[in-house]
Amino acid sequence: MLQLRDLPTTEVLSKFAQRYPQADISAISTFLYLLRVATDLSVSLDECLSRHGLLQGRWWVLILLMREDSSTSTPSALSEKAGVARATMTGLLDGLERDGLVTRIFDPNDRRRVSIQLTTAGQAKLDTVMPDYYRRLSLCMAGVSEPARTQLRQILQIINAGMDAFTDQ
Amino acid sequence: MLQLRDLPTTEVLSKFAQRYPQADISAISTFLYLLRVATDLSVSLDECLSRHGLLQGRWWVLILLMREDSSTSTPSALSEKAGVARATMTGLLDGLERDGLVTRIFDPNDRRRVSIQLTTAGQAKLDTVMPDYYRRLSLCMAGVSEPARTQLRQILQIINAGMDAFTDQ
DNA sequence: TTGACATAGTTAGTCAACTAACTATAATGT
DNA sequence: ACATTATAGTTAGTTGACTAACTATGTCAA
Repeated sequence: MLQLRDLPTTEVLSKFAQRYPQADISAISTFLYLLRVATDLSVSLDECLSRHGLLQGRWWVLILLMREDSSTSTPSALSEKAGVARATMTGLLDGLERDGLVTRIFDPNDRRRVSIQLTTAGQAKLDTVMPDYYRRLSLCMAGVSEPARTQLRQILQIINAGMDAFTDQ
Repeated sequence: MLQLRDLPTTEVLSKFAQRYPQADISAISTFLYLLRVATDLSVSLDECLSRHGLLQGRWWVLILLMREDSSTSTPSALSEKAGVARATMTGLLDGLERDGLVTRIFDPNDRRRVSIQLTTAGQAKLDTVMPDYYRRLSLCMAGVSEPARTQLRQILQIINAGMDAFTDQ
């Protein structure tokens, strides 16, 4: 993942703004900083998960399964919820099944379908990963007060709503 | 890129918090929402850039070159500033050189070094991409007031400072 | 009731990132 | 002065995403 180590200074942005008058300097620096902190967070999270033999994709699948009352779902439902292509999910599940964290159960009623079930080992893996993850996440966010968290979510919602500006036309 | 389409509801988080008492629900939902908005932004940005035949990696290299007074840099400096491995930079530069957007110039003084120079075509490419990018970015951020932008940056700084919680020990 | 379409999952091939190892060159310390 | 170490860039091979195409199965309407 690209990591934007060298964000533009205000001077650099001013220089660019001379050539490109559309530039809104505070918008740009806020936007880039948001991208940067988030990718750094994502890399740190992966680093934390990899100590448990997981990465975000595989970890997320386990969590999605645990959310279900039956600890069971299907590859296509999982791929939609995780936001990856169905083919990608096949690969993630191959890995998780190889490690014994999930099992494929073939559906006798609809022979196209496969049930994916969290195994005891999979649940046990979550029971070691999640406390570690939650503890670290609390520490990371400890400096952000409750009102600041609410405000952050509100601002992110506004940005989220404006996002189609990048894809319109 | 994993896209977290299905963020946990408060109910799901409460259920998880019963099993894992370390869970700080507001911290988790704020953190996940931050990750989600940022990855969605990154995907949208790529979509915008790909209309111009670029993706974030290649685009970022062109910008880094334009920042230099000489429109020139070296592969290793670029790889550090872009936060990618040197080997990755070789690939990005191969693509950009193939498209005529940069040229490699071999340094006669230090024969290990190569200068990477933005070509006229590369500058022209930026001159079409950047106005489009800046215009869309302004629109995307238009709903966020100046004080809110400042506050967002401040909150992100706090999160950024707490990030080693994920990697400590 | 069967032909057309839809759905589920996998396979094959591509892409852009990575690490490790390599070549070539330069700098340094004994 | 020359052996060692450091630096610059590339190559080779791996990984985990992607799309497109395929197989198998199910659904539905004429």
